Amino acid sequence: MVASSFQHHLEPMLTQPIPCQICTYQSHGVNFNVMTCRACAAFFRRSLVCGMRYHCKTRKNDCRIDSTERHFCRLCRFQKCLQMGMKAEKIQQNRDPISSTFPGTSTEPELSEIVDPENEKSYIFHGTLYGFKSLLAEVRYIFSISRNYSDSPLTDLENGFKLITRHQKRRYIDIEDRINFQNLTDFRLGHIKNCATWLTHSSFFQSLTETENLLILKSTWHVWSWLELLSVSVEIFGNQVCEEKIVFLSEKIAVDIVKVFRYILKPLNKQEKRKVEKELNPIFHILFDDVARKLQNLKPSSLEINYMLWQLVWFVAEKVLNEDNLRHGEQYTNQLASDLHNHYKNDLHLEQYAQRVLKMMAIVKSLQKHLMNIHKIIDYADNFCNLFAMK
Amino acid sequence: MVASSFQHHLEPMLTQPIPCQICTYQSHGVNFNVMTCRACAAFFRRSLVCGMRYHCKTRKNDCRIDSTERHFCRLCRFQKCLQMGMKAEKIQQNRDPISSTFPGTSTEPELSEIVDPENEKSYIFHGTLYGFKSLLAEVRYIFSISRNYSDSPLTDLENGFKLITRHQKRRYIDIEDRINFQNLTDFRLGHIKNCATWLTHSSFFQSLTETENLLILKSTWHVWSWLELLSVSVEIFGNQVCEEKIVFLSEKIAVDIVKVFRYILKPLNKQEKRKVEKELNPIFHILFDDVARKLQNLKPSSLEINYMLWQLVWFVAEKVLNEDNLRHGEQYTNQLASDLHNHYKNDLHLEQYAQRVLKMMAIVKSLQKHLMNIHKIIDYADNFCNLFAMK
DNA sequence: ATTGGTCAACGTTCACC
DNA sequence: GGTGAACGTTGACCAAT
Ligand SMILES: [Zn+2]
Ligand SMILES: [Zn+2]
Ligand SMILES: [Zn+2]
Ligand SMILES: [Zn+2]
Repeated sequence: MVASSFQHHLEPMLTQPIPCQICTYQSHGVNFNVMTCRACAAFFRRSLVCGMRYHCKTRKNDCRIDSTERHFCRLCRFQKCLQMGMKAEKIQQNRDPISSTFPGTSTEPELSEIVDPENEKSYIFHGTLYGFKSLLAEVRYIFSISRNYSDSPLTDLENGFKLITRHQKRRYIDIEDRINFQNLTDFRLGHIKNCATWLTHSSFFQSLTETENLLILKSTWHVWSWLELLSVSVEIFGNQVCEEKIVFLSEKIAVDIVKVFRYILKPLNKQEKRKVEKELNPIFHILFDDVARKLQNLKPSSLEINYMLWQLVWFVAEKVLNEDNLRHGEQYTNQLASDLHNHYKNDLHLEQYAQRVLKMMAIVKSLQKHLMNIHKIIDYADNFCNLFAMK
Repeated sequence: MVASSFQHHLEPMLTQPIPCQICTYQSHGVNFNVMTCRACAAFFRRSLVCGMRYHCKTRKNDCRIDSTERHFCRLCRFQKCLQMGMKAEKIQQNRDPISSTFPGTSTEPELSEIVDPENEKSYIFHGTLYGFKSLLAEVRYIFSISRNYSDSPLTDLENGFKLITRHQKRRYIDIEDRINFQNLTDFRLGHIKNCATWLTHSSFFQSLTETENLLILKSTWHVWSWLELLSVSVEIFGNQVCEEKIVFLSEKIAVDIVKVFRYILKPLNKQEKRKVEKELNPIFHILFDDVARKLQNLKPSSLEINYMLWQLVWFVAEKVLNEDNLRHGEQYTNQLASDLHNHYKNDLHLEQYAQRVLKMMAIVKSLQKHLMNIHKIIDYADNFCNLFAMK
């Protein structure tokens, strides 16, 4: 026994496996203190656990044990085990059987729990796919709400923004490292509805057809939400946004987004994880190192934020509208610029605002430039949303 | 030659006198909020991370846990962990930092591709969550279609079955090893709609309120679909269903479901993969080794399949209906049995059909028994459906 | 001082003779 | 009823935080 473990440590070049000390067959590591094969280990264990009593076949107690004659005499095989130093103390007792793991009765949900219509955690149709609520219906309802439009379209947009903006003070907010899956979905639905609500405060948007409205909402809500979330986050968390990547995901929840994604990517394998991170990193870079930093530097007013949000929407909208609507849209966009001019002149008493406008356009451009990357990620994510759908 | 004393080979007892609060062995500091040994800490962590489900060995839930009987019952060991105050929140989920790999020079899709309303693969709202189509609306439409009911309810059901059944011949069918994610979702939506369509061919079902209809559909479509798919698959593929796990997923697509899942689980890491497979295997066992084999043996007629399908529905429905509807439902179910009797007597000229009925009930029972397990899986799967929703 | 990851070394199961 | 290949579980050890 000493010799065998000695050899094991001294012979790293050894290509031939160390033989079983009992039967000379290829061994499988140390078992019960001796290098043995699995068969001899199992034999030794059974002999003791079952309290077997053996008799020598030849009555001489010296039968040869090797790989071809392993079964010839049990007594001599067991005695060789003891002689080679196998130890009964190493045998454990009374383990819980594997079969008690699954399935069983103690943790199963009751059928009544499953079919109870009042049960919120009802096991079926719990996922988004089979949720009977229709997002379309909710969005249509939002679009149908009539708004009053003043002669200052930018102020109208700001009113919409106020409807959906968060008003927390810094000290009341918890920063989460993990959020559960259902919450993530709810946040996204909230973002879409917020974007829809804000858009209805544009008189131009309301003048379009429902088809056009939906198309614009579909194409812009994602990037719109990021600018909205980042601007509010920077206002409240300041430097922490770009430095620690702390950001709001909803009215009441702020997260450390790096930790959240680390948690989300956990179940993936290494290869897949790297693939996703490769897509994710440039987006994080743009959102936090670029956009958030510029917002932190600019400290935009509420009207400026709304102006930027519209620029984001218009960048996409102008590519899908017909000529007639395009003209109206340009008029509307120009009027927003005029409102902004008045804001600088009358509210802020700024004559030299060119630099602020340039900074705003830089922010919009950063987000626009990576609109495409964001959509690619969404596309990939959708694949995963349906990953387990067959079960 | 009989083993007399068993000793545990734990770390040698040292100086500290404070025992593990779980197993009374020498503790190793505070682990997950409780003074425990390292073994109990590892056990607690594994139980949660791997999603283990235990069952009491003695079924009394009060097994003693100490250093000599630590392994005796895993349920009671785990319960004692919880009782002593060990906290799941303390388990960290990831330590590997997001690798700061260089952003890949990814090819960006054209904007026109993204906002083109005609583009089927439109990048936004492509997933199920943001699909603007409402499943509820489609199901309601199906429920609203009026049917003519004959004096043989079982024949009515069979007519519904014919509407949705596949009619391929063996030689025209491709067996796929992989299917894309969007298809999986479409299949599931198809299954729900098929089940809804079939249910409307029951005069009793049509007499219920919409709320009751939806509840029954929600609770039964999944297990209903599996019986429907399996019975059609067995009819066409015969032995291949239980032996190679070849099964239809839709009218035109048959898959090798083991290979499909192997492909689907590929991006997951080892631990997560094992966790999912552990949940999946007993379901595959029931569906293919048990149900499919019994179907292969029985070779049920079309009317018999419809009778079994209703039994599945009724098993759930009878638990959620009020007393009045319950009586009507029982009448309806009895009439189906009577139709089946006539089918045996007049169509098949069978007087001794007791054995066939017993076999049918065995199939229904197998599916019923594992209804709960299937729902548990769906619940787990839903978590994954929303996994990547933030991106 | 606690936690997670790893893997040798145990235990259990189950065709197979 | 014994055998042993295959697979599940445990916990000592070490790295990470
Ligand atoms: Zn051996
Ligand atoms: Zn002998
Ligand atoms: Zn312990
Ligand atoms: Zn117990």
